[in-house]
Amino acid sequence: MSIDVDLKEFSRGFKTKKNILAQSLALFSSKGFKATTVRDIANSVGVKQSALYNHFKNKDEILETLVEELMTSAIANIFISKDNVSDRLQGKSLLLSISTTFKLISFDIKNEALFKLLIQEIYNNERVREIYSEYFYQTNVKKLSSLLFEMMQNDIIKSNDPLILANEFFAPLFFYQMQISLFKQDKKSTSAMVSLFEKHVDFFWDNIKS
Amino acid sequence: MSIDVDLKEFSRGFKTKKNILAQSLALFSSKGFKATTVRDIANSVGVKQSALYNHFKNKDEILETLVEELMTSAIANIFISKDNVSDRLQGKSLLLSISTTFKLISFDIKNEALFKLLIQEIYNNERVREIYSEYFYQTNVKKLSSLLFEMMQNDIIKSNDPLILANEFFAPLFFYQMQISLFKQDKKSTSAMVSLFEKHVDFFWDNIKS
DNA sequence: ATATATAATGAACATTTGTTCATATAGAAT
DNA sequence: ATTCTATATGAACAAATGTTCATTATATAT
Repeated sequence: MSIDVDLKEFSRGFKTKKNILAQSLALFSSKGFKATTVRDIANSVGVKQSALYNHFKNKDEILETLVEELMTSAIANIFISKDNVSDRLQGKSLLLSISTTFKLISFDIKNEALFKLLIQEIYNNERVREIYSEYFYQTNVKKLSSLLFEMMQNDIIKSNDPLILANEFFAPLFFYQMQISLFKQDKKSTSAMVSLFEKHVDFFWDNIKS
Repeated sequence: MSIDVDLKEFSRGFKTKKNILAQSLALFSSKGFKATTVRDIANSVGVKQSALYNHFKNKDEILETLVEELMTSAIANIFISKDNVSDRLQGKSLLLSISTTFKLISFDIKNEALFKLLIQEIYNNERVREIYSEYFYQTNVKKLSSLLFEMMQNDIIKSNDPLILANEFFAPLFFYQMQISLFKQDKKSTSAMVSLFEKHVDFFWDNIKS
């Protein structure tokens, strides 16, 4: 067996394809999909428009590819990211870990772009809504619900509807993430937002602990 | 003095102008501004495209007019709406009143359209961001903060950072409003969402009451 | 009833936009 | 070095889009 597998990842074509996606994400997230032209994309990539069609069937397929990336993005896998969450940690530490992960994601450039894409296309694109609902919302709420339910069984927290609690926990995190992206859009300072993630956990934990 | 003031509100032109705005709001909020064509608008209004230009300088001016409507919309004036809020009521009743107003707004058709317009244009339109930040966010958060601060003075609730509390109170309301608009988009049932507004107040009040 | 101001129409326009395709070029395999 | 495949280019296209304007129709005031 020889080792010279012709890995596509190093081919010229693969590099431009990756570049097209990166530049498109940047453009779609800042101007919106409809307002971005294929000429915009080509210019950003440093290539003529016709070259794009060697890598994607059309403009829509570029969006579709990016939209599918949402599934593998950070928020969709917030419970998988890092080793800590939901394994070793318990109680408040667990919640703090989730919140901190959320905070880091909110300040991550790539993720910020995906988030803005999500928000801007969620009403126009059914697939985006599907992914948001299934992978962003439901997965995380269900997972947290069951963790909270466990804590109730172990008398670590007060008895309550776990689904309501999970919503109450995530809503501010989502809200803060949105606020951060809006502040950045206007180049406002986001330093005051940093502490909000921990303060939320403090507030939340005080309410649910037994 | 005669009474036959020529009220513009009853003129033919005023009616179509109002209609153009109504149809444009419906279209912008469902397809997005950029994806809506002047032919779309004209068709919805039941008029030829050229007629639009008797009432608005161009397509942008239609959007601008709608955007300014955001300021006089319900969320921007949540504390003014109804007689109850912040006047007679105190403590939990006050919070419940705000939350209920928010719920009613979330289910109001006109407001839902404005909300969707806001969300879709907030990253592209600086004026939208300005209005959101000033009239939606800051006004309400400051007002609630000061009300909460009063409650702290009167030992009705525990001492805490009023700004944090205001954020924690509004974030889930905003989140639920967004969820409702998304559910409606997919024609999913929103009946389960109704109770969330009250449950949020229960949860929140339990945490802050002394 | 006639004149006047207001609003709607039809047709056209210059741009912009997404896409195609024949041709040229570069990189990899032989 | 030559062949072959993958990628990039240039030019062109049809369709869509925002806007204009001369003309016609409609309502209101005289």
